[in-house]
Amino acid sequence: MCPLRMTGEDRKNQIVDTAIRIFSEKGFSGTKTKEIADAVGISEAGIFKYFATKEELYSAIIDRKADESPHFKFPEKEARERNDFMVFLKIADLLLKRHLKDPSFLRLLYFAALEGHELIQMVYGRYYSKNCRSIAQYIELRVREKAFSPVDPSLAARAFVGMIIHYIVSRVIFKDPSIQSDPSVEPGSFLVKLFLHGIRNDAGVRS
Amino acid sequence: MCPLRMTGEDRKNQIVDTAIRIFSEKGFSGTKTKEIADAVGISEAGIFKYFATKEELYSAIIDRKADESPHFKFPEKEARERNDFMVFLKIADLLLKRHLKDPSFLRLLYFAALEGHELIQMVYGRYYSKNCRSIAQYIELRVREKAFSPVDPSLAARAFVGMIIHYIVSRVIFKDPSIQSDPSVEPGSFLVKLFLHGIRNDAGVRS
DNA sequence: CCCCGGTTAGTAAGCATTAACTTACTAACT
DNA sequence: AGTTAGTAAGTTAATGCTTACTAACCGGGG
Repeated sequence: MCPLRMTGEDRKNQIVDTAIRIFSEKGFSGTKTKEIADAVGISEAGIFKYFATKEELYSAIIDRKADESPHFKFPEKEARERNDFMVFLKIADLLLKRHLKDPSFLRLLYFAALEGHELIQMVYGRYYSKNCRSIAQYIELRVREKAFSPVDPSLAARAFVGMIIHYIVSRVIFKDPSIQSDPSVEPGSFLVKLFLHGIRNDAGVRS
Repeated sequence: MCPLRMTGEDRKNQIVDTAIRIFSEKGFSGTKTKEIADAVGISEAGIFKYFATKEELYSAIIDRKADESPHFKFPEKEARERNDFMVFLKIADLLLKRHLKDPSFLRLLYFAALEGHELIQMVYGRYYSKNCRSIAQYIELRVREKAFSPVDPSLAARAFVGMIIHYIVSRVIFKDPSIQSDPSVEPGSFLVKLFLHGIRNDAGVRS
C-alpha cells in the first residue's frame, strides 16, 4: 500500500507505463510533466531523476511501445496451406483485436506522425512497413501462382491494411457513432471477403 | 507593400488563413498565439482583438474549413448510368487529388480527433459521414439490383473510403518512404478495381 | 476643402500563470 | 558510511491574455 521506496528500475518502468497512457491521450505538447508525476504519485522532480528531459521520456515510451507491441506474426501455417481467407482473416482479427482493445499504440503513432517526431520513422518502418511487406510477399506469391490477379503487391497489401486500420481509427479515434458495435456483423471476415472477392456480384462469387 | 491598415474583415480572414496553416501543422496545444501573430505580421494583441481566446480562433478555423471544404458531390451522372467503375473512380480521384495536394484539412481533422476537440463531431458528421452515407446509398441500390453482393452498405462504403484515406494518410501524414510516387500506377483506379473485383483471380475478372 | 469628433486598426508593455527543469536537501536501504 | 529514492522550493522562460494607449481612416459641418 505504502512502499516508502521503490527500486530505480521499478519506478522507471512505472513512469514509462504512466507516460504511455498520458502521452497517448494528449500527445507530446498536450502532456505536462507535472501531470505524469501526479499520476505516478511522485513529485515532478522525481521524473527528472530518471529522464533528463521530457523529450527523453517521450523517446523512452516510443522505444518501449516499439519493443513490446509487435507480436505480429504472419500466419505461416495458413499461408502454407494457401488458405487465403484464413491468412487474411487472421491478420485482420489480430489488428482489430489488438487496437480496439487498447488504442494507445495507434494514438501514439498518429500523434507522433502529426507532431513530426523523428522516432516515428523507426517505429513505422519496424512495425507497420514490415507487416505490410510480409503481406505483400504473400500476395506476390499468390499472383505468381495465378491465384490472384496481377496486382501491385505492395499497394494491394496497403489497401487491405487500410480497410482494417481505417475501420479501427474511425471507431477508436474518431469515435464514429454511426458504426454500431453490432457484433452480428464481424468486420474482420466481412472486410476479408470484400478484399478477396470484391463487391461486384460476379459469377460464382459467394462465400 | 506596406498597407498601414487593413479592414477588420480582411484582417480577420488573414488571421484565420494563417491559423489554419499553423494549427494544421502543429495541432492546438503545439501552436502558440505569438507564432500566429508573427506569421500574420501583427502583434499578439492583434489576434485577441478579433478572437477573445485561442479556443475561439480554433473554432473559427474549424468552422471555416467545414464550410469551404466539402465541395464533395456524388457523381450522379455516372450513378444514373450505373457505371460503377466511374462512380467509384470519381470519388477516389476527388479524395486523392484534394488531400494529396493540400493535407491541411486531413491534418486538422486528425489532430482535432486526437486532441479531443468537440467541434470535430460536427465536421466529421457533416463531411465524412455524409459522404459515406451517399456512397452507402448507391451500394444499397446496386445490391438491390443484384449487381453487388449482399453486403452491409455502410460497412462497404467505409471500407472503400478506408482504402483511399489510408493511402493518403500513409503518404501525407506518415510520409511513408516506401510508397513511391510512381505515377505509372494510378492508385485511384487500382483501388477501385480492387474494391469492385477483389484480388482473387475469379473466372472472368479482368478490367 | 479642411477641421473635428468618433470609430476602428493596431501596438507596447505588462500581468498572472504555468511548464520545464535545478538545486540543495532528507531519509531510506545496503 | 555511502549510495540512492525522493522532495520542497525555487528559477527561467514561455504563454495566454489585458490594459492603456496611438494613429489611421471616415463622415459631416463649416
